[in-house]
Amino acid sequence: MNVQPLDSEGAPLRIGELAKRAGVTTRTLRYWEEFGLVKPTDHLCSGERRYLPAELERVAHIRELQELLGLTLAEIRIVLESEDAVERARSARLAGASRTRRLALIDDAIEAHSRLIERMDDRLARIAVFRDEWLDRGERMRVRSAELRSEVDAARRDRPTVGSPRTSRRA
Amino acid sequence: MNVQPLDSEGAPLRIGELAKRAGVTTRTLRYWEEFGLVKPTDHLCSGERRYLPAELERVAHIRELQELLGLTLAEIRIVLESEDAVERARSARLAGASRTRRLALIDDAIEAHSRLIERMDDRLARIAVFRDEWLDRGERMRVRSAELRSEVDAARRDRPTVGSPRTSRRA
DNA sequence: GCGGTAGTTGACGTTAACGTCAACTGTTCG
DNA sequence: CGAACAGTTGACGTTAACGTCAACTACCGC
Repeated sequence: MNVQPLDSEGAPLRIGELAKRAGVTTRTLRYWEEFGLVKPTDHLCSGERRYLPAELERVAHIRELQELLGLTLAEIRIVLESEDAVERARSARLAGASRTRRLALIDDAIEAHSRLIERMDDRLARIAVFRDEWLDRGERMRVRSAELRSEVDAARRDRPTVGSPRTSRRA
Repeated sequence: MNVQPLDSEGAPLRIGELAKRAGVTTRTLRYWEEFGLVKPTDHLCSGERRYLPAELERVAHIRELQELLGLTLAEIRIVLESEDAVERARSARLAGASRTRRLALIDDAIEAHSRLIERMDDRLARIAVFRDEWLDRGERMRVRSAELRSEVDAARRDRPTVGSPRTSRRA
């Protein structure tokens, strides 16, 4: 969530760094990797994971899909896969895949993409409705509060409060 | 979610009815009750739960808080409690509570209420941002798709496709 | 060369929010 | 009157998404 840019150079990140900057734990990153959501650019000979700084966005992205849209990791994987389709189409071109094949890849991505947009729109609409209902609940409460407050004030004027130090008690 | 009005009279509902109409399971209702989120108007002598039809809205309400805002049941309880404060203030009046006390109840409710609104607004804003980013991702994909498609078509015109029956092969 | 820090895998623990099942009770209907 | 059906409590099972811990390795500064 709290993605700090700090140094946006291409220096590969260790898992701890990535985790800290992305605001997740290392455990989460490994879990997500196991799940196929993120992938270190290389497992060093020592077995150590290294990540491109670009992964930072991806991680934040995943969290948004999770928290904002309430997607499960499995659903997120699908989204990401279709998202990657564009990238795959690009590398497919380099690999010499037919235009028709690349087109299919991209169209799939577009398909999945618009389903996601629909989901967002649905959420937006429903939250908005919900919010509006609540706004006028709040309005009614505020009105009632004001009424009561004026009643209280009136009563206070009739029989002045005892708690005030200015109200001399020794008459 | 799919709250059917059907008969909105005051006939008390059995748990199965309420569950079906609110689109939840009976288990969920009992669980929520255990949690203090819903409460049957009376446990019949037989131990059977009866609900006012009004509970239907409450149940739907809870689901919205859960799914749309991602609140936990514990958080929802807090929200509901403060929401009930208005109702409690009303009955407090009947019970002869002081206006000051009732005012405090309502103001608490207003407080909690505006925190909830903030949360909704935050969500709305973040989803909206997210959505917009994705809209132009989609735009770029669509452009790329169109490019590819025209390339494919061009190629098809150069070397007509074999699959079409109309394309006479005997030249 | 050694303590401290950061990384690895593997295994088991945890929490929320229910699902499921068993054993029992009460109502209704042919 | 008996089977079907809806309800009850209580207990245990389940799933997702991690947390936590152990045992081990690798580098780094002194």
